[in-house]
Amino acid sequence: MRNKHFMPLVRALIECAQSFERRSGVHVRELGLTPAQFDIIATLGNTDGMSCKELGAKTLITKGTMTGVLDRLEKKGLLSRHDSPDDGRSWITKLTRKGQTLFDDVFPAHLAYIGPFFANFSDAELDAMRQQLIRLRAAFEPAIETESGRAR
Amino acid sequence: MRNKHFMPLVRALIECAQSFERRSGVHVRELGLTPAQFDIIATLGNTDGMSCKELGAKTLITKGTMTGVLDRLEKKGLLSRHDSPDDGRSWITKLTRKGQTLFDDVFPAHLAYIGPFFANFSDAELDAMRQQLIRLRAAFEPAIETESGRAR
DNA sequence: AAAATATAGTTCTTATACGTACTATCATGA
DNA sequence: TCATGATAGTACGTATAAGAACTATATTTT
Repeated sequence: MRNKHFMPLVRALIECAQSFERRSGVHVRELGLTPAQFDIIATLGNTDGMSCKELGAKTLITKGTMTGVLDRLEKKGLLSRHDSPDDGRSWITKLTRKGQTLFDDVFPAHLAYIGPFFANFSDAELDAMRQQLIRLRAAFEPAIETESGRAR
Repeated sequence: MRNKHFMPLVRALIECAQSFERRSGVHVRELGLTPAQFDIIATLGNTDGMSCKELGAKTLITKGTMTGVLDRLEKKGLLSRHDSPDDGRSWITKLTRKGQTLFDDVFPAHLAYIGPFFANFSDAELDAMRQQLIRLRAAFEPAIETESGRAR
């Protein structure tokens, strides 16, 4: 093994991400949504809807979990499922008017809540960290890149 | 808001952490443990045991979840709970012989599995990233530092 | 010491996370 | 076109995650 310092980094990474998600999650819950539900609302906002698969790719929610999340959002009247014109196995999921209104309300509110956390970081610093994290993430991905995008 | 580049960083952070946890989790499950169970075993390994509260602080598993995780490990015969000599409300949780043997087996195996992911990073790079993440995490922590350590 | 307050762990509820199996549909190939 | 295999989404089981309520024990206050 070439280096021995990776465990402290792993710990810092996990704790940083958990700290953010906990902090973000508290606010999202105050807005009346779970983090996963907010993720879906934020992804569907200002779009014409998308398939379950596409939602899974953009939110990192696995398909087995997706059904339940969408069910609960549908029960709340925030989204609707429509037949896909192209694929009989698939649905097009989109926000209802109520869901779009909620998006218009909570998405800016959440950004306004999160933004100040980064007040002491310059754009250059944020970009540099992002690139480092992207490089690190690539090291965790076992799949070979293909022409159709990254495998999951 | 002073900057606008924080959302891509957030995304990179979450995706990086999730990617690691997914990759790490697959291996841990192959070893017969869940990630949370592995976390407990790794924390208790080579110690004389500790309280539920101390475990919670070291692993970031909340106390409501802790009971169930410890129950399942106890049922597997990997740990045991003993009365605390100091505090009648508290338990001292420690690995059984079987648990210690498992620790001796799976902990090095997991490190050996994880280590190569970092082969292309120098120690200096890992340390630099760690410091950045620690600084970022601090920005997410709302609590005021106290003399008794960080609040949670 | 009795009362008020705080803390350690457990229990309970709701919502995920992840894997496996299953159904329906699509795509491919002989 | 019919058999095969792949894919989209669902159903299900086990284990977490987070928060609130609850029990028992400690600590502090008066």
